[in-house]
Amino acid sequence: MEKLSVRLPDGSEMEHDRGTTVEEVAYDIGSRLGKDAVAGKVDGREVDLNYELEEDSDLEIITIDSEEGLDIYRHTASHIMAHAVKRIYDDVKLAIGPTIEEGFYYDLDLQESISEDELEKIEKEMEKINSEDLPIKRKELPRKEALKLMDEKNETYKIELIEELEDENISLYQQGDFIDLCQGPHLPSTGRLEAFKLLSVAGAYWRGDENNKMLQRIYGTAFPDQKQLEEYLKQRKEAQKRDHNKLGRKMDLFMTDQEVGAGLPLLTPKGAKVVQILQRFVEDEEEKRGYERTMTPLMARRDLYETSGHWEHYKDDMFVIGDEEKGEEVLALRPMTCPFQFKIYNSKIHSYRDLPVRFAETSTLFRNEASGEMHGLIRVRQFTISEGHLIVTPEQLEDEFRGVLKLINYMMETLGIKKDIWYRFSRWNPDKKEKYIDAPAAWRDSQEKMKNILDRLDLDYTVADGEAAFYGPKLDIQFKNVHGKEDTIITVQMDFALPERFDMTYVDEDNTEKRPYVIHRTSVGCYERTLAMLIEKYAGAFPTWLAPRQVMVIPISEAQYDYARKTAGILKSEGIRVDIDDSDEKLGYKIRQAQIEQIPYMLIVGDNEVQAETVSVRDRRDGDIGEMPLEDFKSMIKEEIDKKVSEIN
RNA sequence: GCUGACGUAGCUCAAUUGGCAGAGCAGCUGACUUGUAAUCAGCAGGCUACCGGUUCGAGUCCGGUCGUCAGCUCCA
Repeated sequence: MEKLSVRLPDGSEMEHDRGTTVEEVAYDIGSRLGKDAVAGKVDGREVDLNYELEEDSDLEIITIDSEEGLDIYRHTASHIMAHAVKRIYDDVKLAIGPTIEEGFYYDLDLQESISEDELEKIEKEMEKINSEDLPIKRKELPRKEALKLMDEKNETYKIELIEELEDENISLYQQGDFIDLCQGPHLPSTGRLEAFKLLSVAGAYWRGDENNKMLQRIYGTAFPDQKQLEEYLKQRKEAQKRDHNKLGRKMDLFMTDQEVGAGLPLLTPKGAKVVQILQRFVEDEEEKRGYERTMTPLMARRDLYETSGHWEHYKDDMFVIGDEEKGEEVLALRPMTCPFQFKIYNSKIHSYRDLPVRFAETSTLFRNEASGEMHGLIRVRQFTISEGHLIVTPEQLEDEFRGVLKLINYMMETLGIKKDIWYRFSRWNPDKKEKYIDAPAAWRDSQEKMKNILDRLDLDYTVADGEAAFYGPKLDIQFKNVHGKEDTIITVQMDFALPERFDMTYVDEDNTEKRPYVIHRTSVGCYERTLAMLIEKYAGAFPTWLAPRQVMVIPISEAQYDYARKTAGILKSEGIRVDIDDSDEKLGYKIRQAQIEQIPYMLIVGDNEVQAETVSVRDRRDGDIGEMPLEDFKSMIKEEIDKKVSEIN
């Protein structure tokens, strides 16, 4: 038998017979590795475990505990799911079935609509396919034959996909009578899947385009073993308990009302308090950093939006008032603050010495979101944002951009969310002409400028094409809600277009008029969304400085009411948000109420405390932390509030 | 806007094939005066989201509207 040499990632070399499979090599290295192997990488190319080595090569074994390995494993799960659906329903056409961060999905086109109750049935069929342990085989067919095969199977979506591939040979994977277009690699047989679960069904447009047919998407996940799957499901359930949309209502932070309308949350006193604290903090901080405050109208004539380009690129998202056909004046509620602050800038002639001009406004905006898009406090039709615009000379652009980022980072650190966010560089999509101002050269130039700044800042960021504002590229700060859905919380935008449209100028040293740059930015983004994020981050247990109620004084009986009032009065005079629970209940009950409300501190006062002029302090997390003089408690909580301590103990 | 699920007391949820709308918590009243996560008793609470239809009879079946949830599209 002819031999060949296999070089492993650690540099060592092994000798094997020609035709040895990747899996055999893995077992030869170690039985544990053989068991954990899901695929291999031969000379950097991913291959199946049953791939036969034909020549000397570099080999890496991909194991289930790597991200790559889990991905391959889940991809096989998605094939098994599609196979099961094909067995159960008639006329199923396959679209795409990729893996995602926490599992996989498959988009399918079928007449019948699959309801969530039917997932169990599909799971059962998957189990059957699993126990049949069908071998999964890779096949390569010439384009023509692959197209012919898919045509015979009436897989119109696959045909579309193959037609876009440039490869001579098309790779397919087959298990039993199920065959799918796929790059692979895959597990060697359907029996290798250990633990999986289908999670939900939803509609999804073919190729993500709303003009295309809506397909049925089934979401599922798979894990190397049952224990890990159960752990994941448990975590998922736990995370959903933090859902701001449930918790925020339960904790009486906000409400909605059918008669008021969708996407129009009402902040109740406690929620409004948190937002007020945030706003004051942001406004004070902006002032310290050289921002000037404006207050501008919530609506304007159509003409203003025609100048800004909103009328052309953003009209569908605006609330327009007044019917032109009836000869009425046409106004629109503002979706952004920029045009208004630009008007203020333009009301004067500016010297280069005036720049940078930094305008800030706690600004309420209106956007006519489509009906299915509203979500709790995260996606609403009216929101208030820590808006700001910096008008700068080209030379100042980078420094000011850095200054904005510094402010933003300070905000995120203070809110304790620095570790929960990531940066996204959002660029335009040249193909979507209607979405963006048509100025390709300016787009490329400003994106280049932004990229250079980001790279010089050594910022770790992802890139998203088609996520820019209509007037310029953005640096978005993203977070994930409890459902794993990504949203923008803060944004910094570079604008080359609106200074032009508004003919904004400054007079430079050489006495010529020049065009400034504009940076649009938010400090914490919109307060509603920020509140939602904080609810989920802290599971309702806000840091003391943000807590709508910071202290609850709990007298044990009526005998201590006077002392309780005195205690509360002293704290209140220090600006601490304190209440007394003088309900006719037992101590345990009152503590429970305060615990549920996540009030940071409970001060229990009985006869002992009255005698000693002390309070017994109960921390919402650590429980009873002992008796202390009121003065001591006062300075302790004041320090915590002043330092805006946000860490979870 | 699209796909699917859903809407019963303030909240969480029951109500058999269409046959008298019910419980716990919260609320109110009273008793209890309490030492670190739920004291007991009584009372009250409803045009079953809204509008229309089928039926002797609709919370339940059908149609529409509004709203909610998950996803898609869109987005701060």
